[in-house]
Order: sequence, then C-alpha cells, then structure tokens
Amino acid sequence: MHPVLAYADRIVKLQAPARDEFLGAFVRQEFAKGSRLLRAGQASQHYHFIEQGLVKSSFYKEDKEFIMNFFKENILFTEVNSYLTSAPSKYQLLALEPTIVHSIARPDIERLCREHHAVETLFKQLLAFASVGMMKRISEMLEENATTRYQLFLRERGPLLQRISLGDLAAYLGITQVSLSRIRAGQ
Amino acid sequence: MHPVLAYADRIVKLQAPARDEFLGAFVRQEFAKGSRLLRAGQASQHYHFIEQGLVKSSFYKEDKEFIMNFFKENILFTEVNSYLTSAPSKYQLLALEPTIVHSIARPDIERLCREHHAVETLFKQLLAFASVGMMKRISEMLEENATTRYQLFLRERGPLLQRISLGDLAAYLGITQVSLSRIRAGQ
DNA sequence: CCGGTCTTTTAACAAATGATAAAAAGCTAC
DNA sequence: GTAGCTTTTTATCATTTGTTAAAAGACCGG
Repeated sequence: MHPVLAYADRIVKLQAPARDEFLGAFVRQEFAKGSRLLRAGQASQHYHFIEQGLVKSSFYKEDKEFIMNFFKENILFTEVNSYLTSAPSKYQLLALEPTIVHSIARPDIERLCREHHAVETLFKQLLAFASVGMMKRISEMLEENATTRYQLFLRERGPLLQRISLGDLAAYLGITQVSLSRIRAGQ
Repeated sequence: MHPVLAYADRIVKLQAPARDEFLGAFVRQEFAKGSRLLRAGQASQHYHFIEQGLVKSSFYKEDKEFIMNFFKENILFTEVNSYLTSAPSKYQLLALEPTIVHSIARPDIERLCREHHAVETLFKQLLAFASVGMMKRISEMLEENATTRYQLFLRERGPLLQRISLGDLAAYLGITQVSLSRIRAGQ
C-alpha cells in the first residue's frame, strides 16, 4: 500500500472513491539535502507527506535561526498559518537529509474535503494532532528551563538527535548553540 | 440570533437541520468569578462558548501557576489534549469574571460532525485557528525576550490587560510577577 | 472609615542564559 | 592523509531573569 494511504488509514478509513482521488492528488518529489520544499516569503499551498528523510521548519530573526519543528518519515503536515491565509510564509521548509516527499495542493484538498466527508475528518485530525503537540511545546517552554527541555527532547525524540546538528537542536529549544553545549557538558 | 450561531456562521454557514441540532446541543451555564468550568484532573469533554466574561486555562507546577490562554467573549474552545484523549486534564478552566458559558458535550459534537459535514468543517476551522495562534505563540517565545513579549501582548491584546492581574499576565508570558513589574518599570 | 487581604512595586543578590572569541574535534574533497 | 571547512566545546564576561523580602498601593467587607 502507498505510504500516504497507510498513514491516512490509521487516522480515518477512506473508502473506494475518496481513497483513489485522495491518493491521485499527490505528487512525488525528491529533495536533496539542503534544498527547500518551501522558501520563506512563498505562500504554503500544499500539505506534504514525508516518505523518507527529514525536514526542518525554521525562520530567521536578524541572522538568528529558530526552528518551529522537525518532520521525519511518516507525517503529513503543512505550515498552517500561510496555508490558511495564503500569506507569504515566515518559515522555510528545508531538507536536512535526502528526502522523498508526496505533496497535495490546496485546491485538491479543498475539493476532496468538500466532496468526501472522510477526507475532511482526516484533515481535522491532523490539525488536532498539531494542536496537541504545540500545546505541549508551549507548556514546556513556560514551565521548564533549558536543561529540562533538552532532557525532555532526549527522552521523547531521542533518535532524532542522531540526525540533526546541535545547532539546530538549540534553535528548536530556543537557546544558543553555546548554551546547549554548556548544558550537555553538565553545567 | 443566538450568539453561538452568530459566531459559527462567520466560520461556516449551517443549514436548517444541522443548525438547529447544533444549537440545541448547547447548555447554558453561569460561573461566578473564581469558579471552575473544568478542574485539573478531570477530563475535558466539552467545547465551551463564552457569551460573556473571561476564563483562564492554567496549570500548576510545584505551586507555580502557568497560563496557557485567556478566553473572552465570543470564542468556542476546549482543552484539546484532554478532549481528544479523554485523559485527565493538566489544565483547569477558571472564570476570572462572572461568566456566561454555552457548552456542548463530546458525544453531541461527534454525532453532529458525523451527520453534518458542515459541523465537521466548523470544528476543523476551530482547530486551524487554534494551531495558528499557538504557532505564533511558540514563535514569539523562541525569538523574543520577555520585554518584547510584554509589548506584543499590549499591542495585540491590550484591552485584556484591564481585565487580568499582572500576576496572571506574567504566568502567561512565562516570567515571574516580579520580573514583569521590573519590565513595566522600564528596566 | 478602618482593618485585613491581595496585588504591585522596589531592592538586593543569585542563577541562568547570551555574546564573543578561541580552541578542539569532526567531516569532506581532493 | 591532509587542507580546509563546519560543528562543537571551552572560557570569560555581560545581560536577563529568578528568588526572597519588604514596602507601598489597591480593594473589600463590616
């Protein structure tokens, strides 16, 4: 089964016509390490499914980079603000590894959501998952210091650490790379 | 028109049968200042619409309170993690003012989402709005220091400041009340 | 209008994190 | 294998934020 369908099926079962139209709307693309699925300033008008590889969503503020999230294999996501408003995205999507992506464009999503209730349910669930994850992130940023946030990242997304730089992890945690190095040294 | 419907209509037009069933599922309640719509430890199994008043969503970590959000008139919301998982909520919902709330229970929402595509679209949009707001919050917590976050709050939610304590604002910004007072003093 | 309570400010010191620079370690291409 | 580049660590000092305590101010009920 196509990996996009396997993923979707665990959220909501798509039946025959919706299923085929949904899958048919995806376009496969490969991105080299360092290349961009989305440039900052472009409008995000797709959802992306990562079949293989790793992508970061990040933005710059005066030369400093901050990372909103890492997306690895088996996730269907978008930059939701730009997707909803069609405004230029503050964020870029950059492949941290050679990455195979299946993308579906907004007009197709909107049509499929309109015509197939189950597709709408699927995208509702994606937003629900995103909300839960972001609420957890905000909660941690409020209550935990950088050391604890680093330890939580290790505990919950430990395997990712082998695939990202410590600079990127620091940009995700909201601290400097030097500060993260100090934390790792154990004081 | 009932305020819940007026609110929903600006997101998606509900037609005759869905419209009435939707409205009929809400229960009106009044909460005194200081009383709780949800206690920490209970499962959040409703969406709440605030007709009038103000509610904070907060949690405690070792005596320290942190505030996830403030909800004022004309918003339909829930504590989404507990709502989705049925797990006990880490958060309480507490009325900061005398508050009139219309609540709809999860079984009703699920039934209406199943039977009426438009209701599903409505709740999808609510999740999308929540996601956009939380992504903005995370972004600000990453890139801005406490002084700037305070100024942004003033700029974007200034009127709220008249209705909440500085202690609660500090708990929302993720700093101590003393630190916020120092920021307000201008250094 | 008074006493008590809660909120906010001020102050002094401590701890966490940032900024900068330099050294060390790791990686890659030839 | 080595030169050159990038990443990570280490060190020092500056800035921001936290902690604690006390004083000042605001609010409320009798």
